[in-house]
Amino acid sequence: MGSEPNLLAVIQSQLEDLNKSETKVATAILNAPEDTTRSSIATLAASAGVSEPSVNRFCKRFGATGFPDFKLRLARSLASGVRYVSRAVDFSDDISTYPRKLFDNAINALMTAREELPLSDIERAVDQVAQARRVYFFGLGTSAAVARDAEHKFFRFNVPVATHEDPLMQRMLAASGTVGDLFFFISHTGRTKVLIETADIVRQTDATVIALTAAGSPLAEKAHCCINVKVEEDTEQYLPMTSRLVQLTILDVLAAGVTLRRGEGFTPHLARIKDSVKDTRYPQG
Amino acid sequence: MGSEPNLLAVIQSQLEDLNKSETKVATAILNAPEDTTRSSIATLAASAGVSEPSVNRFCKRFGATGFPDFKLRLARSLASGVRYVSRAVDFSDDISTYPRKLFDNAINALMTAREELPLSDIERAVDQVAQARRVYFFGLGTSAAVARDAEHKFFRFNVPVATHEDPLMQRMLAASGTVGDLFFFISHTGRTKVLIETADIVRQTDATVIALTAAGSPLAEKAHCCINVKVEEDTEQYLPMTSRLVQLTILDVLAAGVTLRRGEGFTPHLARIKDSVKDTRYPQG
DNA sequence: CATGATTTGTAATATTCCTACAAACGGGAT
DNA sequence: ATCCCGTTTGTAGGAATATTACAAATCATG
Repeated sequence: MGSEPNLLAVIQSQLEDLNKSETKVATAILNAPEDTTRSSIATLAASAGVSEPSVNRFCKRFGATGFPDFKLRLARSLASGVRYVSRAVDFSDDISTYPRKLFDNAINALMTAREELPLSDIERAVDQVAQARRVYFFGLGTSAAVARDAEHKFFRFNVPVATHEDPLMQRMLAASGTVGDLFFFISHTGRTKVLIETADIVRQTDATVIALTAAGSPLAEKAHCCINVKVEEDTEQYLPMTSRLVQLTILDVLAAGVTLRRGEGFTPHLARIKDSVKDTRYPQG
Repeated sequence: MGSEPNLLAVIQSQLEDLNKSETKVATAILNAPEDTTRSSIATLAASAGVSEPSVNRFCKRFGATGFPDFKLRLARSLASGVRYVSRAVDFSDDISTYPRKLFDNAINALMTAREELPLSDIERAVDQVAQARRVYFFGLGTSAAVARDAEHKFFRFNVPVATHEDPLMQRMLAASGTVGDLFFFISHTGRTKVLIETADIVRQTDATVIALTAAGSPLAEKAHCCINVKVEEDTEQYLPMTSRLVQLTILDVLAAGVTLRRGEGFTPHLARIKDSVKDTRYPQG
């Protein structure tokens, strides 16, 4: 279920390469995309000042089987939340534009990830976590916060969980790994040297390595099981934002998976943990 | 831009009140919503085992002007992220369903938040952070990880930033606040007693309190400026997942806002920070 | 079991869309 | 300039699709 790129964006980008009547159709659509989804081919042809077959040819040029199919795709693109192409925030943005852009990006990333979830890898990871005797979450920089979040989630499963931001601690613990120990590496790039070295150290033991990172990265190579996060993000220029959201959500998925694996009899245990913090809060008014 | 209710959800909810052939049509659609958007009225009628006018009547019953319009609405609903009605993961779920559900929830939360962004509060918060002499991010539990993430983001702006998970440290620092100090509280519920007490302590000083929390909560009351996160989430039963994603994204927005406030001349500074970690990574292959 | 209201299907009509073909256009060679 | 050929565009007829009007069937109710 490959998530198609935004149709409006595609039209926009190919605007140069279109011939006269196709350009007319394109601008008519870009000017009133919502209306287009509601109008007939005749209406659109009229408002663009071309003939019906021209509109039809235009639709086929963009991968649709015909006009109705095109309208459908257009409706999907419009509904999928993210409006036009421009995604990066720049200095011409103001309060009315940049918050939306950032949310658009976040939503986009999650939607893309949703369409390409590596289910079998996830399932294997759930197995591993559910069976582990001990779990370490290792990340550095931004990913350290993600690791911390994972710790908060997974300690509930009656498995000793630990997070360490200190690379030296990470290395020493890595070296101490044995059968049943699970080392869970989190990294956006999958290229952080010290983390990869640590993964290497684990591999010399009988412990297991799981990586939540970019596909094909050096870190991914080291893992027994790698959950690929493929997020197109210009990390060189900006901070990794959306990939972190995807990572967190995948960790949610893993936690849910383990809960399901534990079975219904496990819920009282989870409830007890919840209850334990109840008194720290003012009751809901 | 009023987001219409999800069409599939509406159909699902009215399933009881439908007559025989309408029920047939409804189930046919619910079983294969994607296919429905691609099929003709004749195809759908056949697969539902009813006549074409029955399908047409069904469409009109749900507010569409006819079958094509109905398909369009359906396509929009499908694209707009959330699939079915039931959102909570339960023990009947398996690998093919629960990951998607969780992603749906996450996307949904971000889309909802996007539509109700408290822009003026965000702007005020950006002002405060940009001008602060010192910024503390305080959160507990899951929100501690969010606070940690915020720290990673905001230290780049040449403002001393600190996070503390220890409530005692938080209290002592709160008491030491003076003009120019900014205490940024992050909490899902806004009802955590110790955090609220700490906010109280800050209010007795000349420092500023910003809260990223639920609207109308006790913590929100204490803040000079509160950014409301309104996420419908059953925190009693499940862990807060989606609210955390919204919080993180809002922090991204704030960081972007401060960057814009700093102006273009500030980018070299940000670039230097980026460059500093370059050597810790293997180059992109 | 008769009656009226509701539901459903049939068939004709109306709308929308697509295809084949022909006309117009535009660039390059003579 | 003008002829030719490839491309683009439009016209008109036909195919597919959807809608409407009406009649048959079903169902509940007295």
